[in-house]
Formats: sequence, structure tokens, C-alpha cells
Amino acid sequence: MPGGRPRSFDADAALDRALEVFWRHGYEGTSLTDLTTAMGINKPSLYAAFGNKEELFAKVLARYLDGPGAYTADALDASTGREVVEQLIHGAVDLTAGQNTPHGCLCVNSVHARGPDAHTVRQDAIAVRKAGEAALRRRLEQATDLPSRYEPAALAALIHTISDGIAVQAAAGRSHDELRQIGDSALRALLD
Amino acid sequence: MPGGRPRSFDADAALDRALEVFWRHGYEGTSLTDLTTAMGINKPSLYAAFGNKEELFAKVLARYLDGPGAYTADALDASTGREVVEQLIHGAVDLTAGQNTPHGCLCVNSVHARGPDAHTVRQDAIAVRKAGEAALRRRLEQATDLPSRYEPAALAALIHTISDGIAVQAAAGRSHDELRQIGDSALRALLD
DNA sequence: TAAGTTTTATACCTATCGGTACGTTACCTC
DNA sequence: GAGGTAACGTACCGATAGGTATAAAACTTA
Repeated sequence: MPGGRPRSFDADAALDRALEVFWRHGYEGTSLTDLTTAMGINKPSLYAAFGNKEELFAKVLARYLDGPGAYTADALDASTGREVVEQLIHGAVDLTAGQNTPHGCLCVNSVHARGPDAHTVRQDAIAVRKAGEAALRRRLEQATDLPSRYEPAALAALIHTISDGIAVQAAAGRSHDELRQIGDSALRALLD
Repeated sequence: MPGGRPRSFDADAALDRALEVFWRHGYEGTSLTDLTTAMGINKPSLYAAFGNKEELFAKVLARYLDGPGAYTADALDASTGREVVEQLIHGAVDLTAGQNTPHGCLCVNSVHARGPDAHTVRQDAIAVRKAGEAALRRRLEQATDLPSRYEPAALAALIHTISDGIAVQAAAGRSHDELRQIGDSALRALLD
């Protein structure tokens, strides 16, 4: 019964190309032409496979979280609270100032897409951020080795804020080395 | 010799309207129609008075720094290093989560304008950020009341990073009260 | 009042935006 | 092979982007 012409491209590879472009140029700075060129497909194929620009972005964001952004979930598996925090800060530096990837964080970028057509995208990014911080807070509630001056919710919010700052710094052109120093300063301030 | 039809609008007031729009919707999310509508003038008047969109943005950014963003320069006049830092963090919270202004920071937003037409804007924003951090570093070098574990350059970079994070959090919708708590947590981590 | 000057408003320009209609091509099943 | 099905490439859509030509309007100076 089924059949039809087979797809001439790999959907996951195409998503990775789209991720590259959205990450580097932002949602509003990326045109469909940019996307189809990078993905090696044309517009009807894009729409058939991924939906419109907003839906494609949602799929790209999910792939980002599962790939480059997976360190945020992985860090929660560390055995001590300190290690969780260290992995989050160092992971943010490595992600946002990587050598082979655009500088900055796709999710932080997307919060700043505030044009009329980017509403859904921004809401998606905000939802992801909220979920991530809630998971961190729950993890920190289990930790027993963190300075007692913090409530878990406050520490989670602060770590999240510092990660955001690292992403901005990376997007503004700071080098990985400089960011690593900033991250280490932050860890000392937080944990010592 | 001179003369000519007098301008029917106040240039500074028009710039303030443009600032509102750019701040709320971002450089790439703001169209010329948005601008002319908010400013109450039409396109030829805008071009004659302020140049093209990029030049207008540069003027708006300067006005932002002289107005809402002036707290960054004012803070450097505080008498102690601790006060400098406190004013910077609290000022960032008040600026980016103000009741009567858009949430977020115009300068941080603009770093995330990464489309092909926003190159100049992004460079302008980055230059402003660099200058601000250098001024902070110089001020911190004069301070004698800050924890000795920091080098001034590292502390300036860390404060700047935390301010950026606050701006992102505000842009993502955090309330002023929550941000104030985050800022206070950060100050304790930095200064205690 | 006439000349000169600058701003105003309208109407328009080209390029590009996101999105789609449609006919062709390539595959699977029978 | 024939028929059905789905992806392909091209060519196009209306809307809007940033930017401008042009001429009427409002002022100053002489």
C-alpha cells in the first residue's frame, strides 16, 4: 500500500545543519533561504518534513537540548552537590565558547527573539529554561555538601543566572580561556 | 540665510520613543513602520533627522547609556568598592525589570542581534560593553575593601557576567522581586 | 511679497520575507 | 509493466522589509 519516492536527505543531519544556522544567526536573523541552503534541501521538502519555520525551530531546540545541551541534565547525576554545580558552570563555558560551534547559547539567544513572528519561539525557550531550573532545584534539595547559607531554590536561580551571563559573554566574543577563568571565579564565590 | 520649515517634533522625545520600541522588540524585531508609528513621524523625517535604521539605533544606544544605563557610570563614584558592586547589581535589577520599561537590557539584547543587517549594531553594543568593563576594572583597582581573593580584572569580569545573567533572566520574564533576591544572593557570594 | 531653505506627506521603489501550487521524478506493490 | 504514492524542483504568491523621489507646505531673510 505505502511507497512513494524516498527522501533524498537524512532528516537528523538536516536538523543538525538547521541547528548550526539558528545557533549562529538567531531565529530572526535566519531566513528560509539560509536554512534550505545549509540543509541542502528546498522549501517544499523542508515544510513537508519539519513544518513551518517555528515548528522547525522547536524541533531544532529539542535536538539542541538532547545534544550539545545534554550536559545540563547529565550534571544532575553527579554524586555531590559541588560536582553538580561545577559541571554546570564548566559545561556552560564549554558549550557557549566551543571551537567548532557558534558562540553563545541557542536557548539564551531565543529569549531575545522578540519580534512579532518569534512569540512561540520565545515561549518555547522560556519553558525549557523553567523546566531546567526546576530540575536543578530538586537536585540541590538532595545535596548535603553545599554551603548552608543557600536555599536550594535561590542557589538554583543564581547558578542559572550565572550560566546565562556566561552565554552572553560568549555571544559577545569572549574567548574560552577568559570564560573558563570567569567560571572558576564564580565557583569559588559560590562554593567557598 | 538659513531658515526653512521648522521641525514639527522634538528630536529627543522621538529618540525616547524609538528607544522604547528597540528595547521592547529588539533591533531585528523592530520595523521602520514600528518606529515611525511610535515616534509620530514618517520615514523621510526619520531619515533626515537620524539617518538609517543602524544610525538611529546608534543614537538610541547612546541615549540609553546616558539615561537608563547611567547607573553603571554613577556606581563607579561610590566611595567604597562594596558600594560600587552593590549599586551595579541592584542597578541591573532595577533597570532590567523596571515597571515602566521593557524587561531586559538593550545592550544585552543587541549582542544577540546576529542577522546579516545587524552587524554594526552588534559591534556597537560589544564596544560599549568592553568600555564599561574596563572602567569598572580601573575603579576596582582603587578599592581596598574588597575580598583579597579577587584580582580586579577577574572581579570586574564576574560582575559583568552576573549583570548579563540578570538581564537575561529579566528578558525571560522573571519578576523584579525574584531578581532582587538573586542579586542579593550574588552579592553575598561575591562579598562575604 | 518674493526668493531661498528645510521639513512635511504621499506614493513609490526593489529586494526579500515566509509560504505554496503544480507538474515531474522516483520509488513500492501488485 | 501499470497504478498508486510521496518527495522533488521550479516557479510563483501576497506581504512587508528598508529606503527614496517628488512635490506641497511652512518658515526666515531680504
